[in-house]
Amino acid sequence: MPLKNTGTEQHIKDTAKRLLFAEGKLHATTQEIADAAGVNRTALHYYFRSRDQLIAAIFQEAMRDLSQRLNECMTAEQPFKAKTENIIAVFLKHMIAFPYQETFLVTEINTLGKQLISDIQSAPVKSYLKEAAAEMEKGTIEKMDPVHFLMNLFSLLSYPLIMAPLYKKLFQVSAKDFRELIDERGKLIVRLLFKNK
Amino acid sequence: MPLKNTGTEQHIKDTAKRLLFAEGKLHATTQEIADAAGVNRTALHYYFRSRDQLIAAIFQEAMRDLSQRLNECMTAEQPFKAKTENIIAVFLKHMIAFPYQETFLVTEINTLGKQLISDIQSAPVKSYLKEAAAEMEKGTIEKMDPVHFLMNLFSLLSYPLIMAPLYKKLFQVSAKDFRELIDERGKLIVRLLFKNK
DNA sequence: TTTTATTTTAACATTTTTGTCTAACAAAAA
DNA sequence: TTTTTGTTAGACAAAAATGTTAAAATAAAA
Repeated sequence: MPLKNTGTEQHIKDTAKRLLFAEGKLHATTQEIADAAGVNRTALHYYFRSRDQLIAAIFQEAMRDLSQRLNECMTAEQPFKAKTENIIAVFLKHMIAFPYQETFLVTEINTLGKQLISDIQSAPVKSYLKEAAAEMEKGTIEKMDPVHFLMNLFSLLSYPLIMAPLYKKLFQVSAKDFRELIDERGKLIVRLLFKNK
Repeated sequence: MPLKNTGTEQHIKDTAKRLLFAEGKLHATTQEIADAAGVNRTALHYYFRSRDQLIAAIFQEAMRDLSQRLNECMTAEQPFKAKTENIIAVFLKHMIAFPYQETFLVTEINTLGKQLISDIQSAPVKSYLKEAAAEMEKGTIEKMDPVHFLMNLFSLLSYPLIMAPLYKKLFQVSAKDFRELIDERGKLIVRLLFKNK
């Protein structure tokens, strides 16, 4: 299927991502996506044949994207702490823009099946985990299964952004104040994960 | 609308919760819910009039439930650390059973609007936050905005469970090993949040 | 047992969402 | 300019999901 590619195909995907990942509209219809993208709904079918295939395409792009971001951060030639600070900065920025991306991935992973997860490379993660283990030997971070360290890192980064609408109510914090809290978290997470002595 | 109440109404809600909160099937149809509950789809309409009202009922129950769990834990007459350990135990247990409950709440909060959040009481949370602030003065926990402390707590508890399907792939961990990791987290989180000297 | 109220079911109707087909349109190639 | 190729739009069709009605089944009350 040859395409002239005026950018419409990518534009549709980007719009869908905005709706799904940024606005959290996890059951967006093809009509809503088309409207948001400013195209006729038929265009979706022209480029993707079906809604499912559009979703699958977005899923794969998001996976590739995530995997790539991980790889770049984790294989950088940097000391461990600086590397981790970079991971925090990069992922925090991305999570602020697209807080629901990981939620989407998880909820679709069951239905879309595991065949689409081939894109994910675990080698860079493994090497990062090894570095973390070495740091634990050195004593700069608490001893634990390195997988815990990484889960802690991502949890502290992601969860508050996903839960923002709920937390604003629960803690009675304004949108502005909440945003300030989020901005503080980068440094806070580093302090928490590394022995600050 | 008088009801004989053979338990069917609650049974439907419980089944829907299992599907939505435990299995993460966030777009379950009325048919799927009815099938899972072993009742005719019409029963859903008899008890709840419409799908939206069923969802709203579940939403409210989940909110009430969450609020109540928070209240009980946070207003208990206990020293701060013990209280926090109890929160971890209680919420970890609940999250293992219903990892997607909070995700559901957040994604529905936008569509269902803010009118349904009246159930939530912020007083107990506020008093817990005050206790946390006092502990920071005493030096048993790191100094920070107490809201951060609470967000850290919930993040470390919830996120790994939500992301389980993704993390198993990313870290190449079997379901059994992952379950073991989760079981370790309770103690780990306490060590991380409290100055362990 | 008959009556009554409540619950469950099957059949049907409506709405929403998705998918298809064909024609119009635009741009580049012949 | 005609032809070819690629893209967009409108009308229509099909499928999926939701909602309604009326009748059957069940259990309690008279």
